[in-house]
Amino acid sequence: MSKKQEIITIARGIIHSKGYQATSISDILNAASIGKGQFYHYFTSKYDLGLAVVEDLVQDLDQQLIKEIFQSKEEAKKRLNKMLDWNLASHTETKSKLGCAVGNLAIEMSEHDETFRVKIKEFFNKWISEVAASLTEMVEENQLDPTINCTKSAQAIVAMIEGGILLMKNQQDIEILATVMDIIRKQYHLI
Amino acid sequence: MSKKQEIITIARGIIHSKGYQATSISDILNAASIGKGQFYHYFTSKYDLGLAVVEDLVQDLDQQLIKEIFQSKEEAKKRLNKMLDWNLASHTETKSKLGCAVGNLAIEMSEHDETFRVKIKEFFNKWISEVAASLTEMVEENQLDPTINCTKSAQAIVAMIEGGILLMKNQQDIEILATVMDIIRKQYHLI
Amino acid sequence: MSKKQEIITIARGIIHSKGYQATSISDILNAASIGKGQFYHYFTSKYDLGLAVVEDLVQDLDQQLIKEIFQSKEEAKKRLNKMLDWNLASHTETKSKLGCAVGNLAIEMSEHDETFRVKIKEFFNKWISEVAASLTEMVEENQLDPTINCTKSAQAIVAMIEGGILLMKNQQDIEILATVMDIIRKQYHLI
Amino acid sequence: MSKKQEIITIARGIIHSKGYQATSISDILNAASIGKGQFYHYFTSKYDLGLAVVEDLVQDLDQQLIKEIFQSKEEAKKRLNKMLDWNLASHTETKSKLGCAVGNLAIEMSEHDETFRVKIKEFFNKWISEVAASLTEMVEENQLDPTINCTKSAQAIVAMIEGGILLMKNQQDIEILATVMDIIRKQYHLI
DNA sequence: CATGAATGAGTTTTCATTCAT
DNA sequence: GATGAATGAAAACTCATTCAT
Repeated sequence: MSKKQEIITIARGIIHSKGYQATSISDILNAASIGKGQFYHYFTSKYDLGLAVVEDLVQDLDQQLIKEIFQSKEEAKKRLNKMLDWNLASHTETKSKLGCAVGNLAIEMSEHDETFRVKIKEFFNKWISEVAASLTEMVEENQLDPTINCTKSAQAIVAMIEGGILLMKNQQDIEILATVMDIIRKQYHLI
Repeated sequence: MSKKQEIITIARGIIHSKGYQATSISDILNAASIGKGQFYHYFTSKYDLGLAVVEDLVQDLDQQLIKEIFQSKEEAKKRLNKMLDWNLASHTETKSKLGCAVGNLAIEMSEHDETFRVKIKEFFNKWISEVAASLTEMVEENQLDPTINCTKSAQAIVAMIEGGILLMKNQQDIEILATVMDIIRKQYHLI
Repeated sequence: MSKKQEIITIARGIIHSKGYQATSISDILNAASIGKGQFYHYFTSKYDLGLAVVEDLVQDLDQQLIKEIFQSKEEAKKRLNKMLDWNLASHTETKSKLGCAVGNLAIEMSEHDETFRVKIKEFFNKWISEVAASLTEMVEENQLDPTINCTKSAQAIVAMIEGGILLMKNQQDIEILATVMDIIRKQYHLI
Repeated sequence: MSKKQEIITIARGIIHSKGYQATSISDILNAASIGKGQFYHYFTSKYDLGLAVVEDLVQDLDQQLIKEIFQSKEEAKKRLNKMLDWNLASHTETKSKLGCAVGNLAIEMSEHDETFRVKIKEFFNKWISEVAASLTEMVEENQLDPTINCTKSAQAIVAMIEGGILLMKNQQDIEILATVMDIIRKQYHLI
């Protein structure tokens, strides 16, 4: 892993935990054991690093969520189930405090900065459209009521997950996310 | 309105828009046209103001959402519909950027500070339990499938709303929240 | 006791403990349970209060040390002994931390402000000259070696007491002052 | 000299003159012609600097007073005389206003802060014990009355010097310190 | 590439003082 | 006389960024 990538990875962890604005360059320097010069060699500014972090994050999610889960050869129902499992698994007991890395940034940065906002928006759009595609597939396979609006339902599912993570973070209790996942599974016949 | 309340109200607006940490005392001073000394005459610290803001916010929501909507004499179905209407109305086109005042703070502060976290948690708990009570009432009146778990469903509803607001904020599009509300109405026979 | 005197007395205690500069008007207002308006009714400024405090202090010492001890009808030897006793008694175990009220101000303010400096200087001069007079009397009564220089010895005695209090304050141990007093008594045949 | 040491040295001078609390970071910044950032690059806080200043001060005194004078090969009488000379020389006419750097801090900080207090206390203890050792040596060499208590006398000598400096500072007159030194020399047969 | 010294604008906070009531 | 709201200068401290080495 290149030094630059190493810095991004470390910064991602800190930003996930403290938020972008509350994370100082020094926090990153200390955690990465590097000097100022090296940081500014790789990044032109804190903002530049922030963007790199979102890109790295979105790319990771793209790989794990979109490519490995949604674009796998599994059938739609299984894909949706895996997506829920993966989401739940991302928030283990110890990390339940941190919340969703993208969701946090969505809230912190959306009004603050267009570039951040759009990058995050694109990820959510991809996620929603993959969920919608899977739902459509389920409808086609007669596993789901054909009168539902798949796109809208996909938005609702992603909203529920993000809202569930928000509540989980606030209550410091992973149970609430599991509950939300259960409800989704029941409502969309994923069991 | 007392000067202190005036400062809180102004600060609430700014914090809703920029977040607690990104809001500087100077932002508030300028918006309220007061001097530093006056601010510290009413509040011992920025943190003290932050707490006052959350309390004010939670109290307002308690009045508007819990007391005026849930504890009104309307029947359960109507109450839930009103709650959804009220939520949607809170995010007009112009304010769609800001997101949920409590939700934003939940994400920004939950890991950072216990006092903030607990105050917000208590509000969410109240909200969820009122939704659960309304759902129970609907079940009793045979308006809803009796096999559903009302508490869990209430959590899912609140999660969906908060998640919907999060997506709306990120997409800068109020439509997504309206969509989520529709789905809730359909799923819980509120139409 | 007038309100003004009450404020002075309270301020004296706080200044003795924290020093003049480190004492804030608020400290005094809180301790005296009065408002800003009342304070500025009696004093034109913090400096004005400071001066009043030194004057009050010096006047008290003048009464207790100069008038009641040195200008009593006792014989010189007894007067000097009483002076030492009184000094020691002023620094009980609990107050050994505070040091000498005048000495502290002498160090804190002498370079800072001429008015303070001169007021304190006058007190020390009075003290020294009274000690000198007592020593002279002892010499005349053949209780002391006639070759000593009474004025210089008086300076040395006051220096020893003030230095002893300084060390006592720093060591937080009243013993050291008692030791110094003993030495003085032996050196000047006061036992 | 390193920049850090340079800042300490400059700060020592200012603190000697104004006291720790009355010295502002800006005072130091201006005197040293550096920016805030640089200051906080070397010190974590004003307190941190304060501690560094006391340590630097105590170390200097340790070198000049303890090592170079008391631990020299001279005989006891000469050592004590040198100590008095050195003390007097430290307070030239121009600097007579400032008083004793350690003594000032002893009075300003002893009640305020334990760490300062203890560092200063240790210096005074060292000084006292060296004086005591020298007196003991003089007693052994029959230059001094064997019935005196050397430790107590050492305390008295240091007290006299510190008290003399206090009076000198307050009277703005170096003469008084010279007088005190004379008295010490006579009392302990140092002439 | 890398270090960390240096800059300076901005942040939170304190506090003596004034002023309207 | 008395209250405490209001002012504003200055304090301690933070932090992104630049620059000499």
